[in-house]
Parts: sequence; structure tokens; C-alpha cells
Amino acid sequence: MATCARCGKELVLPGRGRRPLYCSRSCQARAYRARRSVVVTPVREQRGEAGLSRELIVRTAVRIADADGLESLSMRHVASALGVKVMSLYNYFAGKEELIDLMVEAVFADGLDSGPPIRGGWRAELEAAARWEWEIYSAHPWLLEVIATVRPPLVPSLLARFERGLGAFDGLGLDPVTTHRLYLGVSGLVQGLALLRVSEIAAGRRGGGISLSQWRAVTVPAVYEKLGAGRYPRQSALRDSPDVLADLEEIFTINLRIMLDGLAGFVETA
Amino acid sequence: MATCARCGKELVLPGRGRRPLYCSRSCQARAYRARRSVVVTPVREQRGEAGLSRELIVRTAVRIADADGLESLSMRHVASALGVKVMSLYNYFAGKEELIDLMVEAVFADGLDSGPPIRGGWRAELEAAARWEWEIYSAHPWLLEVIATVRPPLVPSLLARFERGLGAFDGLGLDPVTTHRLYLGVSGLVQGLALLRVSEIAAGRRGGGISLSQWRAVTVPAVYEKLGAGRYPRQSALRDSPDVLADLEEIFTINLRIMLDGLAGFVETA
DNA sequence: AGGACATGACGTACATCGTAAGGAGGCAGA
DNA sequence: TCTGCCTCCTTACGATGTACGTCATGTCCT
Repeated sequence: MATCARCGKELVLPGRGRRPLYCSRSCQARAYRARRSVVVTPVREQRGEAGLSRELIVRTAVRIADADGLESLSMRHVASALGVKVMSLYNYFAGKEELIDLMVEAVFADGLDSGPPIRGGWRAELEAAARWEWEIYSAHPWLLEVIATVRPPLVPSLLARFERGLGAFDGLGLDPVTTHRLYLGVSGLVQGLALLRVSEIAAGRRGGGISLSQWRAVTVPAVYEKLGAGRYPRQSALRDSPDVLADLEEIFTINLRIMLDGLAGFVETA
Repeated sequence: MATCARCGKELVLPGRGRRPLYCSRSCQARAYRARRSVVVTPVREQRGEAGLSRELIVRTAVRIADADGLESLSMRHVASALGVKVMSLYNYFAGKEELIDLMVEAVFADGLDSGPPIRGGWRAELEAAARWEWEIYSAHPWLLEVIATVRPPLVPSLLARFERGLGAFDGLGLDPVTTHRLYLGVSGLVQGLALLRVSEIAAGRRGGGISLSQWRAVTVPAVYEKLGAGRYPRQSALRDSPDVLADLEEIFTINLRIMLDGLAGFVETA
């Protein structure tokens, strides 16, 4: 009397080979899913057949996150953008976290190998790395939300970028730990300034249909007013200054220069 | 024939005064809630009566967020920590966003007026402001998540901090726009480096019960391995370096010094 | 004194989220 | 034709934020 290889129920039909037997196709499918663990092998994709694929799903998810922000990146949203039902996505990813990991990987890998390595000494190389990171956060603001809320995305392409950034310090005679610290500083400055853009964009989205400047025009004076006119003279002096979002490139440029100046002093004395 | 002041239905009983009349207690309550708009006036609280209060709720929410992170800050969680049902909280806040605003306000206001203003020139003042911001993000890692995902929290205490920070540049002869840019640079560096801590902590929480170092020990070599041993020599050299989390104070100190050095050069030539 | 209003705690209900569990059926090889 | 591999699907669950309405208190005016 043979039994089902998964649920143990007795089988009416005796098995003919030495393969496992299942009491139903459901039991068989479930055993299959348990067997293949987390890593999905996209077979159809290799054969170039139509239908879903990890890459297609990731591209769609990135497009949604770019346009509407991370908060509207729901599995249902992605699925419906692909004309597919939600649970179909789970044939390609273990869950939303893995999808986001792959989104990060895809974005950081984009253009990774393009162009020759920058020449011109550590300063030019570092500046190039910083500008590249800056532009990625500009194009994909959700990246910083992921970094801030979810995890340090230890994806290969990010490690590659990191490695290239560390390489800027080659030949300066610094020890690895110091190199690491310095590069984290430059990268931190970029990320911190990029946060300005992210939060401004998020604020704009939150304001409903109104533009950012309209939103600011409403709330900022209200806050100032509530606290007394003369209490914040320095910020009041900024009322007619360019909007932070409009001034962002200038802010980035001037502060990157300052940081690199400081670094120059450091490597000279070291 | 009088009508309900809210829903317009005809009333059977004619009104006797000139007050608005309502067709039911529900209509009256709803009109009341609409009338008091967003700002809630906590009357009981003033009288020192027991029960809920905005401040108590905010304190509880901050405690939860400090301990378990922003993602486990749910209204139900806060309510149950207070021994209260969920909807009771909505008598004190328009919604979760307002609660979070007040959490930010409370945290930034804490210790705002303590101590005399720092003397010792712009550099000492800036450094003090940066260190203070750094410590706040250390104590309340969820703050950066709020900044990154939700909104620029234009709460009064934050504006006050900002104003004080801008004040460090007083007397240097810089124009307001430049001052603004420079301060955003220092603050950006602090926030960017603080992101390191936030993401490390989030990663640790994500790993379930295991500690951060255990998690790293598992995943980081796995990533390295998958990509070939010699492909990331500079990061491989860091394998035995102190953990980022352990090294964070050093990373902050050295990079703040570098940034301030760069700033010194800037203000001298300006 | 009596009734209208202010205030706050609560129950119910709903849409949306991630995703676990399992079923239906196309496909390829035996 | 059968069997296992693989994909897509339906159903369902628990958690979330919160709209709406109800009830029980106070408080105050007449």
C-alpha cells in the first residue's frame, strides 16, 4: 500500500516506479514549491517565450516607484500594470523584499560598466563617484527611502560601485580603515543632501495636486506666523530666495567642493 | 419649520432659541468635530484630570518607535500600550500623520533651551549644532525614516534649531543664500552618516533574533563569494575592520572635521 | 431644574496591504 | 497516455489606517 509522498495519505493506485507518488496534483505542486526553495529558476525566460520574467517585473516596479513613489509600489499595483494577477508575481520572487532588492540591484547596475575609469587623481575620481551617486538618487528618489527604512542593500552592483569609490584613494598611502571612513563621508554627504530632494518630492506628492511651491507658500508662512514674526530673522531673510528644490544643484556643488577641499587638506597632512 | 443645522432634515420640534438645532445627537457630535477642525483643544488635560492627553500619547508613541522602529508604530499598538481602544486616539489627532508630526516636534524640542549659546566662533557653534543633530538621530533612529519617507517636518522646534544653526555664520559677511547652502551641507553630512546607523539597525531588526554581527557574518561573505574572491580587494581588506556600527563615532568625527576644514577655507576666501 | 451643548471613549465597518494555501491546466518526456 | 514540471489563478487571512455613528459623561445657559 503506497502513500502520498507529501501528506502521507494512502493511495488507491499503487506506484509503478521508484519516483515519489502524490495523492493529488495539489500535493505534487506543493511539494514542488517546497523543493525549489527561495531561488527561482526562470526557465521560460531563457527560452525567450512571452509572459512574465523577473526582469520585466523589476523594470515595471522601478517605473512605478519612479513615478509614484515607494509608498504606492504595491504588489497589486505592479501586477495590474503587467495585466496579471497578484499571486503570479510570487512565482518569481520570494516576496516584496526580494523584489525591492532586485530593483536596487538593477538601478545600481545601470551604466555601471559604461565609460573608462576616470583619470585625474583621487579628487576627480571621487567627484565623479559622488556626482554619479547624486544623479542616481535624483532619478530614483525611492532609493533613499529603501536605504533609510528597509536595509543596507548589499547587492552586487552596489558593492561594485563602492569598490570603485574606494579605489579613488589608491596610492595615497592611507590604511584601509581610514579609506573606508573617508569614502563613507563623501557618500554620506551625497545621501544627506539627496534627502532634501526626497523629502521635498514626498511633500509635494502629499499636497495632493498642488505644486510644491504652492504648498510651501501656504504652510511655511503659516508656521512662521504662528511663532511670531521676528523670531526667525535668518530664515525670514530666505523668504525670497530660490526654492530648495530649485537650488539643489548649487547646494550640492558648493558642498561637495567644500568636502573635497577638506579632504585635500587631510590627505596632504597624512 | 426648523431644519437640522447639519443634515438639513426637517425637525419636528421647533427651535426655541437662536442656537443651531440638530436632528440627532450624532449630527450634533459630527458638527462639533467638523467645527473644531484639526486643532484639538485638550480641555481635560489642562485640568490635570486623568486619562489621555496629546502629550501622553506622543510620549508613548516615541517610546514605541525608539524601541521597535517606525514600522511597528501602529495606532492599535499605541492604543493598546495606553490601555485604550484605537479610535480613542482620534480624539486627539487628525490622523497618524499629525501624531508623527508631534513626535518630531517633541523630540526636537527636547533640550532645545538648555544651556547657554555656544561661544567660540562659527566653527565651535557649527560643530555643536552638528553633534547635537547627530545625537538626536542616534537616540531616535526613526526620525530619519520620517524625514526620508513622509515629509519635511516643518515643526516649530526644528525651525528653531535651524535658526540657531544659521546663526553660527553671523558676522562672517556671507549672504543669506550662501549661509543657507552651507548649513544644509553640514546638516546633510550629519543626516547622511546617520543613515548608516539607521539602516544597520533596520537590518539587525530584519534579521529576526540574530545579532547584527551574526547577520553580517552570514550575508556579506555570501555576497563576496558569489562574485569571485579577488574582485573586491579593497572591501576584502576591510573584513577584519571594526563593524560600521562600532566605528560610527569615529566615522562621524573625522568627516565632520574634514567638512569644517573645508568650510574654513571657504569662509576665509569669501 | 432642565435641556442643549462639549467632550471623549468606544464598536463597527471598510478598503488596502502582503502573502499563505491550494487548485486548474499547459507543456515535455517517458 | 501518463507523470512530473511549471505557471497562472482564486480564495482567504490577519494587519493596517480611519470614516461614521453611538453612548455616557460633564458643563453651562435659561
